[in-house]
Amino acid sequence: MLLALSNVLTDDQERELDRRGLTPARTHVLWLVFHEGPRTQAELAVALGVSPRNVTTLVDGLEATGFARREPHPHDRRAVLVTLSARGEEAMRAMDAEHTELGGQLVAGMDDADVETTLRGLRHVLGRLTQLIAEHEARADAEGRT
Amino acid sequence: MLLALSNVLTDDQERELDRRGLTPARTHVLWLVFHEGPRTQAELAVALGVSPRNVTTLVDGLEATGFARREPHPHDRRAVLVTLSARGEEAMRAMDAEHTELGGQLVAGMDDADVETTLRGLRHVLGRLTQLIAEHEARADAEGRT
DNA sequence: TATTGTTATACTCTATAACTATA
DNA sequence: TATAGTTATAGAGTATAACAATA
Repeated sequence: MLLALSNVLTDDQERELDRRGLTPARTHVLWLVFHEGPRTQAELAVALGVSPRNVTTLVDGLEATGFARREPHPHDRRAVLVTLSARGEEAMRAMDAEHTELGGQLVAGMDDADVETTLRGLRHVLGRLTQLIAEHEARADAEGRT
Repeated sequence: MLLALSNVLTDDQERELDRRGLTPARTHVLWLVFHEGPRTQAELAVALGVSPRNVTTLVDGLEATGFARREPHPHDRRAVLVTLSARGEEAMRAMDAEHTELGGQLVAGMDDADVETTLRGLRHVLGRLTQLIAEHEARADAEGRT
């Protein structure tokens, strides 16, 4: 239907992440664990929408660069819990702070009423988009079953 | 600064593109040629923000699946012009029509004044974002030169 | 000397399939 | 039998470096 909206990072920002060993996909893992707490790899696979095999590689990378650790699951000896290291926590706190600052800068110069209306409009459009995608997938599902 | 906003395509839509041999990156090439006319690979590399080497592979794929052709450049025997085939034209016209339809569906149910304010807010935010990125890159450039 | 596009090579992100250890 | 994670393999997208043909 559409072109991919590739990426919100500037080249400089990508280079900066690379320099620290933090690729976009690994950053996404870190982000999830930071905001939702330690998770098993199977849970991360579902949350990221990727295969469990893929999570293995991503967590390997995060361990090698010291951003995360694998810890034994307390009740299930098959599973591991992906946990942030001090370095990983620090990186995610910095990223959170940048997001907050960016949000403020983006609406600088708009009056409160306009910010409010814009957000309301955006929520409406996102709601419609979600609905349209759900309808599309239901249709595709029904056709697949026929 | 942020997580990549990976992708606007649903899984179904990606599968549909794959089925026809149209991957996201190849679609982006097609899209550019459709909207801006035949281009050399060097020009496409700049427009896409990728390396010339990468464009070689993408155009190879588009030729193999019959969406585009390489044609000799009229004034420069080193260069080729990437041109859409009839199949490529058709695919891009269909995509354009879907975009137009989607745009209408997204604002369905909003009154005209709200659509207008939302768009104005979005333009403001995009302008600020562009400005902030430019400032960031100018700073990074200045530091790199020091 | 600079530019266009290619061959050679490598890394990230993704997938499926087969396997091991555990539940 | 089902689940968690791994090894094996493959394909798309990206990069740099070296090279040929042409400007």
